[in-house]
Amino acid sequence: MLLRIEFESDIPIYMQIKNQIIEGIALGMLKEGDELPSIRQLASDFGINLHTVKKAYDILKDEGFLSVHRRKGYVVTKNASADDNFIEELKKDLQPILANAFSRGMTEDEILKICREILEQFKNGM
Amino acid sequence: MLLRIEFESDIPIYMQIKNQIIEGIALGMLKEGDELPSIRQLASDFGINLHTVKKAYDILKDEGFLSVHRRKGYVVTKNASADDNFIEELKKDLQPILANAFSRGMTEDEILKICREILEQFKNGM
Amino acid sequence: MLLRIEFESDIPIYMQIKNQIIEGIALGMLKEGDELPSIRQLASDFGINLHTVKKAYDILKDEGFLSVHRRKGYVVTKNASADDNFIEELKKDLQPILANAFSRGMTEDEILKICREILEQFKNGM
Amino acid sequence: MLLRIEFESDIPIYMQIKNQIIEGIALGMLKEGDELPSIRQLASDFGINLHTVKKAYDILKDEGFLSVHRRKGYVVTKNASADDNFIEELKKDLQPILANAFSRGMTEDEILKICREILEQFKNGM
DNA sequence: GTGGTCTAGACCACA
DNA sequence: GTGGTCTAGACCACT
Repeated sequence: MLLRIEFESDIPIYMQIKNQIIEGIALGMLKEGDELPSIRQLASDFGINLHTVKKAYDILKDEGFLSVHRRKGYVVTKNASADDNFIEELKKDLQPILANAFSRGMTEDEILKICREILEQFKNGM
Repeated sequence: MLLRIEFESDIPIYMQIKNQIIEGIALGMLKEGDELPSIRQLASDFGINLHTVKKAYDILKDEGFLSVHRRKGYVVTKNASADDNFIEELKKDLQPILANAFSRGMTEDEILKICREILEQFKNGM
Repeated sequence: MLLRIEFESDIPIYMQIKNQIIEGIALGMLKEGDELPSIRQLASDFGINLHTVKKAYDILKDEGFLSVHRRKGYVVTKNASADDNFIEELKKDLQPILANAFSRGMTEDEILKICREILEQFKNGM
Repeated sequence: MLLRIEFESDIPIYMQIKNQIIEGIALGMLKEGDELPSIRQLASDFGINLHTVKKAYDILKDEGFLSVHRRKGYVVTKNASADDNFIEELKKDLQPILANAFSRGMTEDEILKICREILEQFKNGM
């Protein structure tokens, strides 16, 4: 599981970490029980602040993707579920993105094809 | 075309305006040539600052959704196209969102169904 | 001599008129002594304000490209010369434009080729 | 890298900053990776408002000359390319300027000489 | 009336 | 410390 941080992205670093860990889980590269690098480890690897890593980990813990073991540190747990709340958020997140694509002339099929391609990656990783 | 601003949202106001105008275009509520409310008009309608509105309008202008007519003010112009750059951005935007949904146990079909529902709205508006 | 006004350009209309008349002279489409359409005529043709046209004409008069005849209205006169002042202005105008092209990786030859193409038009028109 | 702002100029301050930074890149005084003074720093140095500086920086970011590093602030990144769009803009920008010079009696050679002189500066800076 | 620019301040998120 | 957002106001250019 390799993280790639883009310091010149407009996405905050903690969010990049969070996103990539979730993607790692989706891709099957991170499985239930896997231990994550320690906060210190990851922070020093990338030359970033401890707080930044901790923030990412804590959010993932709150969402149910990670839990803290006294010894192992942060480990993957798949407690996150797609409840109604999440579905609602999902729609809100997708709406402007899909609207943008559609307004630029992409057809429903073209857009769905891209979604499918992304999801295919995840299915193959399982 | 009605805008709704959520002041408690963590999405910046200018971004909410931007997104809703793009959605308006996607939904067919805003058509090429339509004049938007003037910066000051919209700002005063919502009790927000004119710079906030201008920022939203200017981004849309840069992206090709709006242009500034010297008499009419900002008008809808669909110059935005889905070039390779945009497709790349689109994938980057969708990736973490879809990964999140998938990691929470949603199936490909469930996720695509939601995408399809959103896109259906847009197709009906045309 | 055909004028084309772009209401959605960020160049003021009076400036567009001014520029196109100068280009008309450069291209040989407007020759010394030619009468321009009256202010009223041109304004009504394009549905623009009298002041806008007058402003363009007056600037051209100040710069020596036009003069006013009691009967004929504005006529082309080539009194404008390239004095040191103008050369200085010319350099100041060109500097940022050429810097931009160069910074984007265009070579000297590529840039000069474009300049030459534009100037060629003018020479052919004489 | 020294900036000079002319407060009496009719060129907007943000545009002067933008142009001079591009010229700095063209002249080789600003190289890829160089950090620019912070928005607030530059603003206070010149006694201007931070929004004015930010506007200049943001335009340069949009055009690909700068990017925002989450620690270093704005840094030079030469992502700006001379695509067809830019070439088109370039011609539109040059056309009226060269027409003006030509209409004032300057010859093709005289005009090209000035262009060449400007470009020579840039080549030497590399 | 429209948008364009600029100022002087504020508060926040991020690292 | 950095940039990001937002406010409240001003003056100007253009039409």
